[in-house]
Order: sequence, then C-alpha cells, then structure tokens
Amino acid sequence: MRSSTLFGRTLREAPAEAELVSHRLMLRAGLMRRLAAGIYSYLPLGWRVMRNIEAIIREEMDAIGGQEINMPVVHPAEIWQESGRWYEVGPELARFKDRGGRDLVLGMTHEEVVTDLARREVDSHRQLPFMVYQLQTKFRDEPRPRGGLIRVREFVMKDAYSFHHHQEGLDAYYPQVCRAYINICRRSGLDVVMVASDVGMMGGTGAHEFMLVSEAGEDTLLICSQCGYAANREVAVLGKTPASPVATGELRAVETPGMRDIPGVAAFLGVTPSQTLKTLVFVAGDQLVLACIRGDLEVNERKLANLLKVAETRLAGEAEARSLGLVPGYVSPVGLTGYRIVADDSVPKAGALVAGANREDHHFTGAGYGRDFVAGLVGDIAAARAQDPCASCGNGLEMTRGIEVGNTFKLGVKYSRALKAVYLDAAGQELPVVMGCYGLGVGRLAACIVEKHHDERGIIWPVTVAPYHVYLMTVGDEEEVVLAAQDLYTELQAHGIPVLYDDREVSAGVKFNDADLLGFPVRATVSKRNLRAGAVEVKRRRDTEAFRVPVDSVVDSIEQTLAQEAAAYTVR
RNA sequence: CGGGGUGUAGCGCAGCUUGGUAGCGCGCAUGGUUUGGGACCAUGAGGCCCCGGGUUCAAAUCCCGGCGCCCCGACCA
Repeated sequence: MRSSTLFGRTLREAPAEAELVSHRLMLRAGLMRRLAAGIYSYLPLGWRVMRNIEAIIREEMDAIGGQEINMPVVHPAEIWQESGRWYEVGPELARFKDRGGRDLVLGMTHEEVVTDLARREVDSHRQLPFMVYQLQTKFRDEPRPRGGLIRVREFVMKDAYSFHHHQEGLDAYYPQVCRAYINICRRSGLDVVMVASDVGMMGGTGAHEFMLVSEAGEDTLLICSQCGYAANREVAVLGKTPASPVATGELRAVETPGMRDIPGVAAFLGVTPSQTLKTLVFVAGDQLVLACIRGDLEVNERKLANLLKVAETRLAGEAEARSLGLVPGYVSPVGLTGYRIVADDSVPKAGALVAGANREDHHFTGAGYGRDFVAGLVGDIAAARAQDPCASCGNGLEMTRGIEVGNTFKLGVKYSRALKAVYLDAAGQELPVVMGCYGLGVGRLAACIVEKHHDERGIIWPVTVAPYHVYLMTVGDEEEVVLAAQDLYTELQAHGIPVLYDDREVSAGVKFNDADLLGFPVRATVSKRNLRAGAVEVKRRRDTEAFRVPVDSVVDSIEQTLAQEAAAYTVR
C-alpha cells in the first residue's frame, strides 16, 4: 500500500474528546473515527489490526475444536422471552418493532439464538460435545460509553458456545478455553490475569474474567502475589481470622451518648472494631434486609445481592429506616423481631460483640450469636480490601484496576432448560445440554494493546497485530532515491511482507513522525546519503538506533528482524 | 440517572466578563523555493459561532429551554 492512496490521515493533535492514551493514539494514527457516543468506524489501518487479532482468535478457537458460524444481529423477542431475559435485562438491550409490529431486539449476546440452533440440530448424545463461535458485531446501549474503544456500544465480539453431555464434560473443557484465551492475549502482546468473577446477567455456575492490569481499567481486582489467587472485587474472598474473640458474657445495655459509628463506639467502650457488630439496613427488591457483619469489615453489595438472590440491593436512607421502626446509628438484630436478617460468616465466630441496642444513645455489650440474636441467612458478604489477608494463604492482598478483555462462563443448563435444548442419552433418557459461553472483545483487545505498547511518539505494534510490518520511506526526491525505494517496495511485497510505502511529497520530518505514530515494527529509509554508501537504513520501532544495511541484503535483514519480533509473541 | 465540564472552519483554540456583523495556529488548494525529525514565501478556499425561543436598533456574546460530546459516580456480558 502507498501512503498517497491510503484512506484516512494522521492528526497532529488529538481531538479534545480523547483522554486515554489508546484513544488519543488510535484517533491520531487514523485507525478509527467516532460516529456517535460509543460508535466508531474503523479506517483501513484500524481494520487491519482488527483482522489480525481475529486471525489469531480463529486459530486458537479452531485449535480447541471450535467451528466458526455466524448468527443474526436481529432477533425476535420470543426467544428472549423464553429465556426470561426480555424481562430481566434493562434498557441496554435495544428493542424495536418491525413493520408488522413484532418485537425485535438487537443482539447484545447470543445465548438464546445459539440455544435455539442447538435444540433444532441436536437430538442425540452422539452429536455432543461441540463448540461453535462467531466474530460478530454486537450492540449494547451502555449507559456510559467511555475511553474510545475501551467501552463502546457497538463492538466486534468473538463469542463462543460449548455444548456438553454433563457438567463434568464442561468442567474438563472449560480450562482449554481459558488456555486459548491466555494464548490469544499473549500472541497479541498482552499479559492478562485470569480472575474469578460474578456471573452477572449470564447466570450459571462459575465465571472468570481475563483482565489487563491497567489504571485505565473499570474493574477492581484483588490479587495475591504469593499463591496466585486473583478475583474481581465483586466476588473476592478474604481471610477472616477472628482478631481476638471474647467469650460471651452477660448481655448488658450501656449508655453510649452520640456514638453512632463503629470507631466511636469501639473507642468509647475500649474494644477493637472487630469486637463490635455492624448492622446495615438494605432494600433488596421490595424487602427490607438487615445485614450484620463484624465491625472491622465492610459489606460487599454484590455478594449480598447474590446471597439474597436478588438483582441488586441499595442502602436504605436514614429517614426510610426510621419510618420502618429502626433507630439509625443504633440498629442491631439483638432483640428485634419481624425483620429479615442476614449475617456475614464472620459473625457467628466472633464471640461476644458490642451491638446496637435499637434505642438512641445505647448499645449492648456481650452480645453473642445464637444466644442473643440469629440471622435467617449466613454467608460471605464481606468486601475484600487492599491488605486484607488472602483466604488461601494469608498473605496481604493487592488491589489493582483492570480492563476486562474477555470472560468465560459455565452456563450449565440455564438456557438449555429454558429453551428446551435436550438430547437423548445412551439409555434413552432426555437431558438438557450443558452449556458454556466465552466472550472476547476484539476492539477492546486492540485498545488494550495500544494502552500497553506505546511511547511518547506513538504506537509500538507487536508484529503479530501490526497493520503493516514495514514503513518504507524516502528522504529527498532524487530519481535514484525514488527508484531504489520503488524497487525495495516491490521486492518486499514479493516476499509477502506487508509494507506501507510513504510516497508522499512531504518533508522527511513528517514521514519520520508518522512512522513513529503508526508504529509498524520496522522502518526502512532510502536516502541519497545512504544510497551513496550502497545502503538502506533499517530501524526497529522499539529501538532508538538505526542500522545501515547493504542494499542487496535489506530484504533478508528485514525478514530476520521481523522473525525476531515475532518470536517474542509465540506461545507453546 | 446524579455531579462536573464543554460545544466557534477538518483538528487545537481565542473572542463572550463590558452586545456593534468572527479571528489565530495547524491542516487544505494553487504557484515557487525546499528535503535526515512535523520547512519557507506568496495567493486562496473554507463558518446556520450546537439547536429553538426571548431581550435589544443590534446577540457568538445577555436570559430561558432543549440537544450533542467528555470526565467522575451509579450501572455494566
């Protein structure tokens, strides 16, 4: 490709809308352009990157037995009603009607469609297991798109779906997909961490996310550098060794004037926060819930919602709590009846605690779980924080931000049961197929690569995804220079090397700067100066030094350099 | 959906406080001189100053109401 005919141009200054490095560079390099919030067009250079990433994805999915298919973007409402998500998913699911007034949706994910396909095609256990995948555009009406391609509304996603006879089959296959995901990221130049995650709207029995550790990330991760435990904050567990449990003594009411928070009460009564009971008032659906936890810990609302099996919870306001007969600042389950109470599993083990007395300016001391109060539901609802002990090894957890590039879910039979995707086993028994689903954001992967591979001058593409491998340019417009450059251009192409030839009539500085901005792995410069010495200058994007290479061995030299670059991104 | 910011030429911005018919840099076009890190000279094109309403002799500027976009939060496979 010649620069003079390449569609799209570079920008000297980034549009004011862009803040993230990847966003700025991708706009400046002319990879993409915004059409509306979270909706982008891909220009030739950007689309080549996308295609390169897709090629890697195809290889890795095929390697674990995947079969590529393509499913519709527009779905009839019926299958979404069958799965129940028509009613569960909010406005991020774009809905519209066709001319006949029938309800349709824009596919934001394809569990319904693929399950419908499976129920039509699969009758027998002999047809299982299998995995299908597609690379396709999704639309999700996100409440807040941001950061260029980091969070968009329309995006290319690789989504894969596996179908097994039993949970054991899925359990055995699942790690292969995870391995493939790690490979895809590695080959694209990204080291990602696999973290345990919430199942969210997908439902199912287990899930992981593949995260690029980055300040630009939207998720918070807790990682143990000692044993390797890693989880999204939404589900991260922490060790809850009792600080210093006090044997349960007598339950006594004491005056605690104006002491409405844990640190205040603990200090006033001379105990540690871990010897107090914190009780928070939540609204879960149409129900009021009192959530109890040891005073030094905090409630994780995601975990609470999961334990209660509701979509979400929210903290009740003071006035709201008061109107329901509670005394904010002094709420506790001790002596209360008629309320739904849940407790973190730290509470029953905590011994005697200081708890609210449900009256102004009073607390109880010596409150013991089982004797003075109980909860209808006990489980892990504690929020893991930085420095909390790791649940498996006790080491301090580290907290970082991460960008989710992909995720994997063990769906189980949620969709196959709802849509009746069943098969007959060898004994003639009818069983629902056991499903898994696996998503990967192609554009987000591209943005992450730029986020990790750049310097102050521009992008530094890994050769595996670079739009072109060589940036060929001239300095000066003497005939000998132009002819030599054209020869080299032809020769590189003959060797199958993707090359962009900057044949524009602009000053050398412009070309050098664009070469750095676009970030192809190798730059080749033909100039009168070097030609006189029978040489062409070759420079790696990530190096600062350039080398003179004899004209007749330039192509060999470039091929070797590219091979070295590629070696850094191979797996196995 | 809450909080903050912003909207003037393709991009980056000034002008708005104090109303008087729109400007700078880059980019673009043409001609010429240039060519190892975003060259120089000359000429030129390009604007529903986000939209609607109001105040006024007169609105980019003041007032009211919308909308777009960005950031933080809520939310998010």
